[in-house]
Amino acid sequence: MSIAQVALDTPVAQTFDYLIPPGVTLTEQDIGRRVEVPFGRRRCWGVVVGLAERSSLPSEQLKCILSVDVLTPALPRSLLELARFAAQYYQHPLGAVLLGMIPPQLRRRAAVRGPTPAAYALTPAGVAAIAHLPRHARAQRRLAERLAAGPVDAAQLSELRTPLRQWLARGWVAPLDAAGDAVPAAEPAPALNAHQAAAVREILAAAGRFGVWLLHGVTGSGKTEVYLRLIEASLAGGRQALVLVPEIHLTPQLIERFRRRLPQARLVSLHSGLNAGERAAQWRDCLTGRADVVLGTRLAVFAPLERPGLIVVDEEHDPSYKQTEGLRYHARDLAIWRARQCGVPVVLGSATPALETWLNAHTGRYRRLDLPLRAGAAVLPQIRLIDTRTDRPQQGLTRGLLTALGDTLARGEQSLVFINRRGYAPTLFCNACGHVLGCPRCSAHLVLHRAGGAYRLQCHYCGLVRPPPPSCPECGALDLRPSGQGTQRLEETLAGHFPQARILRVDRDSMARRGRFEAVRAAVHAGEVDILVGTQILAKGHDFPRLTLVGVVGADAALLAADYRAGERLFAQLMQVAGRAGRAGQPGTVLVQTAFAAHPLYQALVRHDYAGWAARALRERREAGFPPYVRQALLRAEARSEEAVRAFLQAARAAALEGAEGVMVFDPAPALVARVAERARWQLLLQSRSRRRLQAFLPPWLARLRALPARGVRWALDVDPIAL
DNA sequence: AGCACGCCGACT
DNA sequence: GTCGGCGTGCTC
Repeated sequence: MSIAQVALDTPVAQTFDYLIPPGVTLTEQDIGRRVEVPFGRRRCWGVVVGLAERSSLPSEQLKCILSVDVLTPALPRSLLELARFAAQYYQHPLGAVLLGMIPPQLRRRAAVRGPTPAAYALTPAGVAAIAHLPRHARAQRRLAERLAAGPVDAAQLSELRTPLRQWLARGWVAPLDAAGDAVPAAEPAPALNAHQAAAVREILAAAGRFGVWLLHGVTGSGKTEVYLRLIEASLAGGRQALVLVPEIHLTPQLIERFRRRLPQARLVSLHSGLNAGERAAQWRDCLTGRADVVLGTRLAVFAPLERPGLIVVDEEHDPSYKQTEGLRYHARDLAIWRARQCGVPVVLGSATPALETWLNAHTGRYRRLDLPLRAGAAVLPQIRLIDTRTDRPQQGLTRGLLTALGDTLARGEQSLVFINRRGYAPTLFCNACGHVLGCPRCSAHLVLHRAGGAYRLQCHYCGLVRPPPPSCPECGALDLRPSGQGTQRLEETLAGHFPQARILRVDRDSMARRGRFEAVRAAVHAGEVDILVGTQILAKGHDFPRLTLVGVVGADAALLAADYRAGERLFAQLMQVAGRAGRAGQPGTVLVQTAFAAHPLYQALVRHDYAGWAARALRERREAGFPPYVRQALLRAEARSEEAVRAFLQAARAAALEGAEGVMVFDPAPALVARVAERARWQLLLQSRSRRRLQAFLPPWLARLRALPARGVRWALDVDPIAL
């Protein structure tokens, strides 16, 4: 073989042929290896995806490979196949897909670093030193506390955001030999209830072969314990396990739990919160086979594993599994594809499965396993609705919710007030003329934020920040007022009602600094917080044992949203946040403020009736001809001028109408936010009852789109969009 | 994506 | 007369 086909990180959907220089031998084993090549005027790192005797180009037009990265093992063949599938399914260039799977640090240069130590432990000097840490050195004290409990593995350290490097330099901490004898004894596995045992039994009975199981269980029903048993079995068989979670903040506590239960396993976490070095190191540990269990967010679905034995997608319904730019993949769907290709079981866990998943479970494509009970003594929280038409909210809070908060406070228990709006107030408006302050660059309202004592207006789409004007820009009146509630304003109002309470706000703004979330978790666990106010960051998977009351404010907004998936998201979110209430033997209460108490969504919620709600939602989807009964692709386009985008999409539509058999082509429509940062955004929806038909239609259509005059239009195709 | 080439406005 | 704006086109 004298020609190597190399995938490069370009938007061009082809591979490039290179000559293999004399003295270099590449065999089938080297497919998947990284090579450096000359490309135009620059040098790039790419991946060998094939070898050939000859090229379709004359050899004088071919250049030579410059170097081969022999330090990094070749990417597993199965990963190359996954890349090929994703490239074809999502209509994205193979090179971009493949290089996108590699950590940024390794995308542009040769490998240099060796493997990271498996774990670190305190040295005798360290043991002496941690006794005298100053009170204010909080990060160091956290690290000390962790290390005092036993060795800490590399994955956890990166989660803890610790001053490890300094400690290594001071000789307080040393790498523990991989064979380390200081490995702690495994925490005993709790007994399974009958449903958990049945679930484990059924999946294990498949003997490691492909199958999709939907593990349908409410919060606290013990899904994680089922995962752990399956992971143990996979490890015992010498295979690796891949576990996907929807959110970065969930990885530390899960890693910790896995470490306690599987102390002999090498755990690796992969997510975008890691710095470049950490991420490259963890990725290398996957590739070299050092990792036994990989836990991560959606990007971990591309972890380079040679011998996977199990894939778990926790909270499989979560929208964060869908990537919304670049390669717009859905990690759950790719996880299923990967499991099929590797011939291993995949377990989808959720209390509120995606309707796609629920339908597949009904038609028998997936097997459903129910965990109807809460594990241990915990019972389901009681969900009640507070009718805001009779109990009128003051500053967003009803009497009913305030009373419950006061009672909970008096009992010394914790509460959570959930509102999915960050900032102080969603809008600032003129009380004289009704004008609402909008972003000058976007078709969106400016959101009022509070920074220290001062107010700022902020655009959540383009990032614009400006001080609030002294008077109305429309009529000049000096009567601008905040309207509606955000986390900051709610925090302020609650502080007014409960001056003695310790209130903590948790949203994207307050969690900006790395490691903040771990501190919040610790504070809540230590009982240093009485009332949490927060957005959906707080809704997911966290176990707060002293929390017995959850209040939900402003949920109705989602009910009125234009997006047909808004209901599905709201139901999942409310069930999830409800799951925060009352886990450890204490019954929990959930109070939802709403003006639509009779709405079927809320009625189903009160009964904890996911199945009933899902059946109804699926019926509506079928009648309306929406997913999961049809497949969609959305062409998103944006440009400086609206005319240019519309003209482009009209041309795209015209091109689509020819040969669009079985594919419905809608009219171009403005995006939900029609202008962002001075750019007009429009979209064109395509739909088909058959995934195969849509897939066959897309490549030739895209080829024609690429030939269209661009005229400053940026566009991208979103296959299986989850938000229109 | 980069990085070229390529034609039209305000500057030492 | 040049510096530089970003439109179009190519990269084995």
